[in-house]
Amino acid sequence: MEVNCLTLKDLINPRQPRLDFAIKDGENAQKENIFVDPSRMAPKTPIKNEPIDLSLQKIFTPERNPITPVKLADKQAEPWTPTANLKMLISAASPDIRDREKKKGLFRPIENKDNAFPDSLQLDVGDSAVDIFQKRRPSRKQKSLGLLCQKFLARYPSYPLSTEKTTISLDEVAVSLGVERRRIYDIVNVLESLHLVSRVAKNQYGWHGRHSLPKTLRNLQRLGEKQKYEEQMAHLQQRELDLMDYRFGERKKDGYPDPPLLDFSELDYPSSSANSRKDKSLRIMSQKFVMLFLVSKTKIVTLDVAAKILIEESQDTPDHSKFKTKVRRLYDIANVLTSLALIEKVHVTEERGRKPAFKWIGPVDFSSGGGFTLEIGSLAPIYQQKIENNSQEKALESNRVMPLPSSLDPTAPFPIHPVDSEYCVNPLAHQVFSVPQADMQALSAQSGLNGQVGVSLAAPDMESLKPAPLASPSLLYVPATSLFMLYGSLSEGPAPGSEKDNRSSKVSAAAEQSSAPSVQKRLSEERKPEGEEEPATKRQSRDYEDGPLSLVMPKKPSDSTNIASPKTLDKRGPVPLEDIHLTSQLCAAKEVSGKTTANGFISSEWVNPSRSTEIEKPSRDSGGTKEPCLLQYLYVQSPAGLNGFNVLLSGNQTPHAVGPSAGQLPSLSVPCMVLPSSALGPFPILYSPTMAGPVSSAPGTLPNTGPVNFGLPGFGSTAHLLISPTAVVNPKSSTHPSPDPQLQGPCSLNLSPVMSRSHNVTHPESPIYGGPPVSVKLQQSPVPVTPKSIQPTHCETFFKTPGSLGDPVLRRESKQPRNTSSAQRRLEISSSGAD
DNA sequence: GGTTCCCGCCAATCG
DNA sequence: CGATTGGCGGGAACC
Repeated sequence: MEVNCLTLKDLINPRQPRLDFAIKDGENAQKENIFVDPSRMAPKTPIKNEPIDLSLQKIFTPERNPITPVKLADKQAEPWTPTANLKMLISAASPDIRDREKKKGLFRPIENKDNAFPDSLQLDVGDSAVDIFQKRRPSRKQKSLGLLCQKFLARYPSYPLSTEKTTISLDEVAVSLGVERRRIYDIVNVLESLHLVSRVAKNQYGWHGRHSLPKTLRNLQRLGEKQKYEEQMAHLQQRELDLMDYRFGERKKDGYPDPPLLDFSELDYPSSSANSRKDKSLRIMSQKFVMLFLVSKTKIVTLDVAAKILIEESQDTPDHSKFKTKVRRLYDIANVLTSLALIEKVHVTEERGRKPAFKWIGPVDFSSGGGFTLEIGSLAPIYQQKIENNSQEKALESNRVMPLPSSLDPTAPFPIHPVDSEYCVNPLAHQVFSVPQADMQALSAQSGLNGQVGVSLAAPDMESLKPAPLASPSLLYVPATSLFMLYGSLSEGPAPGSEKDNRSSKVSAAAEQSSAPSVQKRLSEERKPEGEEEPATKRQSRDYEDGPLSLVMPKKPSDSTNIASPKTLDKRGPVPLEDIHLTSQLCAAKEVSGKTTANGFISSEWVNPSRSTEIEKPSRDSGGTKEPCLLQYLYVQSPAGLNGFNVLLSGNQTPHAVGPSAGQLPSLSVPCMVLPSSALGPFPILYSPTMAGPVSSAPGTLPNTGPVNFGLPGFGSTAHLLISPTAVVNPKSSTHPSPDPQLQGPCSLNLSPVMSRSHNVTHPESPIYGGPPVSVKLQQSPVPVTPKSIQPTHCETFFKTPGSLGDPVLRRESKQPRNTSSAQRRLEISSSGAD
């Protein structure tokens, strides 16, 4: 029967079902839910009964997680039959039944890292209620807020068309998701803080999606800067204050400036002053929490630090209970943010031991206005398979074990922390989430334009683009298949002499961020800054963009991960560590590139050794030579939807040479070319930044500097692309174009910076939930430290997620212990060549 | 034994 | 004044 069929099928192909949902899911959802009788809901917590609605959910929900057969589980659990509704009602009526239902797996973990297999499988097995009961009692995890949030998010499109106005009925959702309304408030409050939803009326929220997320984040970042959260965090971390010990007054003693009070007006505060209740609201806390990430150089915020800051601001008395409560709330918020793929759980190891923390994995460059990255990169939130994560994690673990290169240590000011590279994040798998067809179509339509894609590259900042003398030339050879994004990071922004003080610049900060460690270049969901208004088509395209992208940044031999980077607090030396790392990584990337053909990779041609080294060795640090910068390229494969489209951007190269402005520009400011894949065809394209290149004009976008070329109509898809900033070719670097034709298929790309040992990988949209926490070791000290030691290992690995399309041919990495999820595969690349 | 965080009481607010 | 929101923290699952 249907049920059975679904089960099997689903297991096998979990994803299929989803195509359409995106488009209308919102509506459907509502409709679907309609049957639920609101009246039934008792005022208080009536809802508890939950109908089992997953079934409903499945309808609309597309699963984002390709890999895990999640949905299936639901289905299995609930065979949907025509009588489903009835069933629900019944269950609602009878708690017992309800429970039983739950146990069955109503709540299956969408992505637990734990198992590859969902409970569902098991479900079938045990028939008796008892068995079921025992076997699958709904574990606590299955009822987690994060999971619930994923379900919630799955109901609505990340980037709804402007035309569709989706309203969310709390009651319906609660019923649909089988939870009490109270829980929905938790989710909605956080989403509201990011403006993904807004309350329209009693019991009604409007769904906005992620369209304005970049803008929101930018604002929060700005506020965070005003608040000097960064300083506060640094301070707190440094001192490792124990909560108990912590006295508010102390920080001043330390010279820590008072944080200016927030300008509440910018936040959602209803009224500026202390609204007792409002001030403590989850919404405000959520915004502040996000701000902390946005201003953090490391992009990692420990819960205790966040809690302390929040307590201080709220002016609560710093007692321990408050702290505990705050932390509890932060977990709630974090779970939602995790589901949104904005943060992920990690652990930081400090002297005191391991501390829970979260790392920002959301977009970081929105500040620059870099539109294009944003757009291109917008990724949908993805849910990941935990499995992979686990494996990765394990891998990490193993890595840890390994001795770190001594070299690293030097960097760290504090020997205390052995630096390891730990920061690995889940490798993500990113999921591909299905793109609504509509979106796809739209996308294709765009591409069809011949290239004129509306990618907006330009950021306002573009001026900076000035074609600086790019430093070293590099040449890249890229296979044609997918989308490429190349951008140069700024090699560092700091122009000579520029010092970044904390404040010195937001800009710099921004720049740094962008370049930041994580590589973050996740092209994430950002969209253009301003133009939210775009026609639907564009939006769709964006959604499209959500597709996974992958970025790989190999680390350079030595440094690595930096993620944890040291908080070098702002002031530090001229060279931002992160940038450096990045570059170095990039370098490595190229090596990789050859192998990686499949997904994307970044490569920078040359790296300055010196710089990289610097990182590792502080001593050198300033020495930075001016070596030119490295170019950094990001190669992104096009997500499935993008199929035909390739984007090539070249990083900017300007390193120091460039004026300050350059620094400001984050990666975006680079000349770029966007080509439809078709364009790439058989012909190799050679692009050199310096040269005007085949520029065609990108409409509107870039200033002259960045040539953007959309579409070259004629080319066959197969061609390879050769890019060189300056025109030099580097044999080594040149990645072999191993263009696997097959590769094309893969839709999902992840950006994953990989650190060598540590395997740092970040995925943009991460998996949301479930990924195992990564551990990072942070140094508290402000000193720039380089945490990770990355070995100069030559192998780089990155994960790929098989997109919905096929998965490319990748090599699996042998190293990893188990990584394996079929879903993801990791490639290992040996960097040997590069070196 | 620490971490994570579900659950739901109950108060502040809203309509 | 009942319903809606949502702060709060006990305590249990989880690791």
